[in-house]
Amino acid sequence: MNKKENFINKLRSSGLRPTRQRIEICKVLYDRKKTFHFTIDTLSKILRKKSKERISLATIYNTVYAFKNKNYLKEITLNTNKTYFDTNVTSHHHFLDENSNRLIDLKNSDVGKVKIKRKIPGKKIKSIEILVRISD
Amino acid sequence: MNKKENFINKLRSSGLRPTRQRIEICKVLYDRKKTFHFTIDTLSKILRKKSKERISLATIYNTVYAFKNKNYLKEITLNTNKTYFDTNVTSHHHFLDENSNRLIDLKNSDVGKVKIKRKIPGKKIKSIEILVRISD
DNA sequence: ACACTACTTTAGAATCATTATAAAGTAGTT
DNA sequence: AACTACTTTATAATGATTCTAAAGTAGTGT
Repeated sequence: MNKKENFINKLRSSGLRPTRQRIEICKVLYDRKKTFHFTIDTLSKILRKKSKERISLATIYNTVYAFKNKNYLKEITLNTNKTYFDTNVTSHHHFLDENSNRLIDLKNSDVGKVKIKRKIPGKKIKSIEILVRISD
Repeated sequence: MNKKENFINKLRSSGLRPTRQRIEICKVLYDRKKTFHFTIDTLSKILRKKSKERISLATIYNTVYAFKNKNYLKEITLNTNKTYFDTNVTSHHHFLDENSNRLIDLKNSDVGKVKIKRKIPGKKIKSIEILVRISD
């Protein structure tokens, strides 16, 4: 399979061994058209359904954080008790639907330029993240 | 004391009984000039130092969430494992210093107008929060 | 193919923030 | 002083995440 090869190359090229578990996780995360927002818990449930592999929770944690370190995933900031991740690692903003607690990506073209007028001496801006809360 | 009276009135006016514990917590939170960003843990430590009252963790949690519901505190969104609160309840934005993990308030005048060009049918914008990550 | 080593996976225990419980204490009212 | 609803509290329970250490596996060299 072409896709599987791609995942294997992707993993190898960043120094991660392409194990069965990691490939299964790649399939869930990257074999889709739209950005995927998830928690460890949701990912775990999807894996249990879609994959024959029985992947332990610890491995899912390990893999997700390994992918995050390799910049294949981005951690998202919300005030919930769980940590969210995003397969869209580009700098972008979000809607948060407070009714469903779902995230929706905003393209950069969806947001006008943000001007930060204040400077902190000796500090550089690393990123600017906007969270737009919406509800019915 | 004038300040203590103020706290008592503030509490009573929102239907919260002015207990010793709540008044001590008010002193820590509101008897200061600048905005205060904190976690339950930091608040707990400050109380242990500054107050003779021995206030239980449960009460600190109860009180902080009671204050949040009365809009005396605001919950802040960061990706850390702990929940942060802010005594500045007005709509405003933050710098997050990634070296020290400290928050710095941005006045609205520090940030240019943010334009959200995309609309989600049937949904209204509740708030727009910007987090500007900075580091050395 | 075989052996070797470093990297991985795993089940289960440990940790840590937060929430729930239910008994004892207290504010405000009569 | 008595009463009732609201509070506080110690403690247990929960739930996400991290740790541990033993068993498994990929990649390399022979």
